[in-house]
Amino acid sequence: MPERGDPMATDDQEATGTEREKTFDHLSIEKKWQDWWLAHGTFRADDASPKPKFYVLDMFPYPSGAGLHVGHPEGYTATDIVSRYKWMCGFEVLHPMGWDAFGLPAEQYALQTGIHPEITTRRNIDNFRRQIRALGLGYDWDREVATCDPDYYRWTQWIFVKLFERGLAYQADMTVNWCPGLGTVLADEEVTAEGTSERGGFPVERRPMRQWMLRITAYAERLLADLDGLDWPESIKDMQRNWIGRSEGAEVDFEVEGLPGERLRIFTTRPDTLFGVTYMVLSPEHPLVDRITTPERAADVRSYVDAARRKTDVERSDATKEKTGVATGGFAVNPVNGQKVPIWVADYVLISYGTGAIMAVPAHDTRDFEFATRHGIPIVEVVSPDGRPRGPLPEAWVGEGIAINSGSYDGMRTADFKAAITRDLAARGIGEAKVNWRLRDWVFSRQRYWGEPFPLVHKADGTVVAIPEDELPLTLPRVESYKPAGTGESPLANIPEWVEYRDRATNDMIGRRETHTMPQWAGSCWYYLRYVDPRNDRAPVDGVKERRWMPVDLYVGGAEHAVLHLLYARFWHKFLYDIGVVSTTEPFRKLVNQGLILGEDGVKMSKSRGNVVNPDDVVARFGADSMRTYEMFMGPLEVVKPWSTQGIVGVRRFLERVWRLFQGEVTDEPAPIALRRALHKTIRKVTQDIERMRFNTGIAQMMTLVNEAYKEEKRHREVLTGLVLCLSPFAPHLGEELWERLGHEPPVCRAQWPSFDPALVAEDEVKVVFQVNGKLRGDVTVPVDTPDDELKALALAHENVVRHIEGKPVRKVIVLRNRLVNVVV
RNA sequence: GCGAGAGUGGCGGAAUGGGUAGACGCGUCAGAUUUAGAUUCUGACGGCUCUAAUAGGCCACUGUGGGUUCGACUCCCACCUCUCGCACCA
Repeated sequence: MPERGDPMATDDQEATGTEREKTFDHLSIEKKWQDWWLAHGTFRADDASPKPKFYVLDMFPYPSGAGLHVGHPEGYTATDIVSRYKWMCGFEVLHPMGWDAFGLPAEQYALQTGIHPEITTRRNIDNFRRQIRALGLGYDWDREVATCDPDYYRWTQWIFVKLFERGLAYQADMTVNWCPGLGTVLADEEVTAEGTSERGGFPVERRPMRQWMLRITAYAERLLADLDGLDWPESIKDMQRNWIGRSEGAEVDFEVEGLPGERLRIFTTRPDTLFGVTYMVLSPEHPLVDRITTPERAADVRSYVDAARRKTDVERSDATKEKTGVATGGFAVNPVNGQKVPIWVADYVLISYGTGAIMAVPAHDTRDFEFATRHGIPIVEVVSPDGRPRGPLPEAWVGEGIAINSGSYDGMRTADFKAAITRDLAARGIGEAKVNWRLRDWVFSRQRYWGEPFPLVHKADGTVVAIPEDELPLTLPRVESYKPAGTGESPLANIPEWVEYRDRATNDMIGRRETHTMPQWAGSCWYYLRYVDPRNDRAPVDGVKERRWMPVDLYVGGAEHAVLHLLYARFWHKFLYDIGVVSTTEPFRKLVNQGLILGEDGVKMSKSRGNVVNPDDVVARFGADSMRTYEMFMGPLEVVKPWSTQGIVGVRRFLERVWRLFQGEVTDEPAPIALRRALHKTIRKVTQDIERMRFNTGIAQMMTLVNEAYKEEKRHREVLTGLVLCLSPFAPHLGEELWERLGHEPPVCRAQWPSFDPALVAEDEVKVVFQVNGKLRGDVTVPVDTPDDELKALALAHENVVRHIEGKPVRKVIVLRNRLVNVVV
């Protein structure tokens, strides 16, 4: 790629003389205005400003070693356009940027090179900041935060302590993927389908290990209910609803034969199918498995349970595989009809949902049907769409209908039956209505180095206490080696002087510090609050400032965070609301997801495919303004779309045309009416399109205006002024430069947004089209609001219309004022 | 399997409280300018047809097949394809 200037011309097209510049030198213009904005603090948000606030937020990036890719500037440009527009409309805009700086890649790199993650992270942040500035993005850099900064994570730890104090953080033994070969715990994505580690190919086993958990389930109801009031894409809200997974049903107790007093409790959403139960299933981890199993079945059951334990989550949750299971030899008694049904153990039942045991109704559940068919278990039909039995079923009927084979309940509709039997079971003390959630508590610890340390101490007596608030932040110690300890603990466990927690006065040993660290999600759960008050050393955020800026008015980022980050952040926000730190129940009022930018070949950009476009190269060759405007012109923001180098050439060409329009003499004469109309339509369109975030059509309208302007001999000041104001949020460097050259005081991004004259936008003449039987047969240009009967007369007199209706009787004439006349024959 | 969304020229995409389909840009071709190339400017780019030419006319067309309507890219039904998310949650 060429290193400088003019991306179109090949050589010798030197710009000479300020009046005759045929092209603009983006490198010098960009540097000039980026320095200017920085020197003037243009994008600093004033907490005390009397103007109404507008808070625009980007999902902050993980500063990877690879630097920015072209996907980042897409969302950032969109928010930058909105920010500049809102400033121009008179808002005080908060538009900050920061770094999601803890995380695995830096630690992995440290493992390979021995360079401390802090050093590489700082280096990467500097590079990201440079790249973001080079795009002319207007951020308030005074509010920059990094989650790995002790002044920041002090408050992440503080929030954790509050969660801990209120019983929302607890320890539990969770089954995890443990890889002895690597000496570490692995995430599900790091384990292959064969049950080996992706790196190294070592065997991975399932092992229960102590983990810190956050009780997000305590907020399930509110997290679900409050989605309704959010201006978010419906698809994202649906994904969160599915993830939370509220499910209404009943828990029912079954007696176990031979174990008097013991009850097997199950959860079902279909208590109306109780008469169709033909077997029961326990999950392999269910505590009753051993006691229910008969001696002659013990060997089979034990080997099945052992095999299930060895499987990874990925293997066990593969719904397409055949359903396995073994009979325990034990029986349960159906409480509605006293029937004995066999109890099986099968790994298609999960210990982590409901009670870890189910009643199986093969006639009306696809999974039970599949299992029963495979193991020769009877199938009893108890629901029918029309109340008549249908004989042997080819597959499970999971719909609702009318009860059959259900004793005195026969003939009831599903919904009524559910209510009735739940009530009857409750009256007998063997059941109750129950709501279950798919959402699980959040595994909040990682056995890693590069994350926030837990501010907790395990005392000798087994209790766990938080360290005093004045000892925060609890900083990460420097380590020699980043290798995991090999015991499933983090590298921190290898540093005795850090782990041993002693009384500050007496030096007596009090206990041992927690050596796990927090997951990467922790820091991103509340960063949007810290921007509001980034240097506060007494609280995570000051209450007055919080009420000044929150909630976030517009949040833009990738859809890959649809569930995890956005759900975790909502959870923490609600908790902070409960303890009085924030004043709103939801953090993000409006959410927009930008679509992925694919490579020029139409597939996802990746190093291995060699289709990655580097923003540095694009900015150097075409300029930041071209890059920004092109990314917005590619198509709707939310849509996935391929990069096109030809496309950016076209946008650069447009900006050159704008540039040349400003060369030479500018007249103060009023523009011809047609051009003035075009200008006002453009102002209207661009204003609406920024509000709707449909930037592509706004840019198209500006292109149309420029094409119109070129048809005139003269350059009219009013047109140039309006154009540069509209264009400036998209191409801010060019905007500032042209604004200054028009003789205005910079910066253009604080000028007033132009308004349009409704009288000029309204047409005084319209083209009305004539149809015969819906087919276009002619048109006429008439003054607006020409009366219907006049239009009808014109249509019926039109030569071509007459030709098409001749000989046929006119049945009906439909007249739509200012639009069309349709003659039906 | 379940849930959500999308199918429009050679390409990216416009237009949906039903009313001129293809704005704007890319690309291709031709012409003007230029020593030449690049840049810039003008025009053409579904098929057929009329005319000396201009203007004009006819037909087809928004994934497929039906339906509603004077009129459907837009609404309804069925199907096909693609993308994304979840994936044994009882």
